[in-house]
Amino acid sequence: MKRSKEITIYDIATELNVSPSTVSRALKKHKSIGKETIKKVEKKASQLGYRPNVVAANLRNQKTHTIGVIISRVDRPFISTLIGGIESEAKKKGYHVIFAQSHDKVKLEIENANVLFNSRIDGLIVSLAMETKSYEHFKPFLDKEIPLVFVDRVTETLNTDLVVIDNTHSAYIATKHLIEQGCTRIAHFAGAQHRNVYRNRRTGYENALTEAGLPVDNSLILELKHLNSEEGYKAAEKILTGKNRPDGIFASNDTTAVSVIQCAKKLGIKVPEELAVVGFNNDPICTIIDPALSTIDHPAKQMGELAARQLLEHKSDPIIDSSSTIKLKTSLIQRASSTRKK
Amino acid sequence: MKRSKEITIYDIATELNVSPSTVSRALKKHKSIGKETIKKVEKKASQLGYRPNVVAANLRNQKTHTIGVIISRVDRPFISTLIGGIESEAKKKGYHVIFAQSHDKVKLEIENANVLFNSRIDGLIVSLAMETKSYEHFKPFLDKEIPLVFVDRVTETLNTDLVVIDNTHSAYIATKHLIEQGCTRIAHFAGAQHRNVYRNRRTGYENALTEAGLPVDNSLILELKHLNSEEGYKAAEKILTGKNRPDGIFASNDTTAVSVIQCAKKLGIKVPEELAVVGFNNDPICTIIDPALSTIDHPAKQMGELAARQLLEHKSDPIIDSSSTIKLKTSLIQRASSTRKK
DNA sequence: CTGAAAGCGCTAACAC
DNA sequence: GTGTTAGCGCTTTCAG
Repeated sequence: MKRSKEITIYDIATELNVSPSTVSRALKKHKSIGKETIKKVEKKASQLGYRPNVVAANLRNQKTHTIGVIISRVDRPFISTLIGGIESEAKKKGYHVIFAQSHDKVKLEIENANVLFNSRIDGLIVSLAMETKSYEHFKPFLDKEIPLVFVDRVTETLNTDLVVIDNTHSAYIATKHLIEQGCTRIAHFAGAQHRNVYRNRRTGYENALTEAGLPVDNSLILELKHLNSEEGYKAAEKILTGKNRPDGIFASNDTTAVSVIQCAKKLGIKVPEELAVVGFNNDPICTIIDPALSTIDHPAKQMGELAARQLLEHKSDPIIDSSSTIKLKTSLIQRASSTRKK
Repeated sequence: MKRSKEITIYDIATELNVSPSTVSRALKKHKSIGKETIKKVEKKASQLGYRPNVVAANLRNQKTHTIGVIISRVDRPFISTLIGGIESEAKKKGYHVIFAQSHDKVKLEIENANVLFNSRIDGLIVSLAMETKSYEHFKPFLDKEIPLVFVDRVTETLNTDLVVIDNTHSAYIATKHLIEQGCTRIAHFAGAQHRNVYRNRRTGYENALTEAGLPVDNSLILELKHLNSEEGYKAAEKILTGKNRPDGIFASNDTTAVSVIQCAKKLGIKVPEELAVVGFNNDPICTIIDPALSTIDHPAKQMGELAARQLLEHKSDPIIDSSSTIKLKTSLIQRASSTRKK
């Protein structure tokens, strides 16, 4: 059964007494090739067990039909859903997806960018590492005009396509909702402020307070480096056991919002009656925690699909030179954790 | 800034008045090249902005340094962790990872296998789609002796490397634990029985019952097609409202186990006092649900790393002709959902 | 220690 | 409608 030698178009050509180019064209159903010939070639090809050598074609065409994706880590609900969307869309268009994890480290992100650059991917989608503050490692892509799209955790300093949500507005509606539920002292778990997503969420939170005539109290704003559950729990403990406890919390992600609920339970603080909580992302855990967590619906899958589409269409349409930003709508999903009134 | 033309080793060679072969060797730090020359070449290369053309090297070397991964869908905790492990290990060894989702459909799995086969990946890791019952689409890999490793949802009919856990034993200890907690009527949520993982879990469950002198009651065994939360909730409702309600449930995954707890809460059945519950996987939701869900710790990341290692080492060591099975240990994680005694 | 030259397999411009 | 031919950029054998 084993075939030690790979069949090439030359083998087919020889057997059929035609030229390699004819075979090549026939295999692509080129219009200038007779139907007869096409049939003949196809038959012979499958008979000999031919498989096209994509690598050779890639070399010749200067195209790999592969896109790269650099993300923090794949085992997070938002990211895995995002990347799932990218894959679906890319496959539709005949592209492969290589992914690489930065584990939120700049060093790894740079390494990944370089490796992917050298592997001649046709485009790159990036959601930045938490740490990243400088963006030189993406310059080579711009210089060589390789399509580059940032998603969610983006930088605006680089003149590339962006796919984002309106973080400011999302945070605004989340906070406004808490206010409408009667909260007057609303705390905020903020993320690293050099990352636009977290900076904007903080802004939206402050906007809502200001609009409602509530003071922005810096002692109610905690900046968490990683926004993981340990950090979230500690922050919750701190703010819930301190004097002048808040009656509402808007957290920058669901993970820490869940920690808040768990901590409140432990401390005997009633959610939502004494403490209303809203998270961000709509991770699966939102409907598992009791009370269910109100949150902002983050359209991860759609963002992935759009990023891929943007990347591949921008690519084939060099007329669009200017960088475009796609900003997706989000909505508040109100659940028990913040529902005091009907 | 833009470079319209790519620099090749020929450009470097010309500038330096040496031959392309010397440049090629120097770039690889071949021992037969003088240190002087190597330095000169490296300097010129970076000065000209040279980047190696990996595609050309791939063609020449008949190797892509890329491995493919086919999984059901990436946005599941177990899968995303698995795939994260694969990527980490692959990167260490200088390999890229292309992933493709089957969405649990055979048709897509076949398509993915064919596409990846043609793209000349150096190896393939597969966790089978729920549906898959025939395995011809993997034959081409075997014929061409392209390393093939199955993980978790595997087939034993194909003489390839396998990375699995001991599902029978895991289910056995889970069920035994329920018995030790005093359960005498233990139900089981089984998965599709043509998938080895679910078949073995059922066997382990039955073994534990039999060993303890308890009857295997088929009315307590429900086979769920997809093991998603909707199915889980329905099954829970059915079995908890029927006559002769069970006092324990061992579910084949955490998703449905959580549904059981949620349903029990709604029905006013106390967990664990009236109904002890054990799941499988140790998904993040286990510690979010209240009471926390006892489960089997599934070493997803490690499985991914091992699968990648197995794939890449087997590859470079053709002496190992026989297919090997790596079976990982699991352990029971006991939490509140099944803790009646101390 | 270095160079010449062939070839990995495919494509497409240019002939006929 | 089909054939000839020249590469895509790299590696490596063989020769020196």
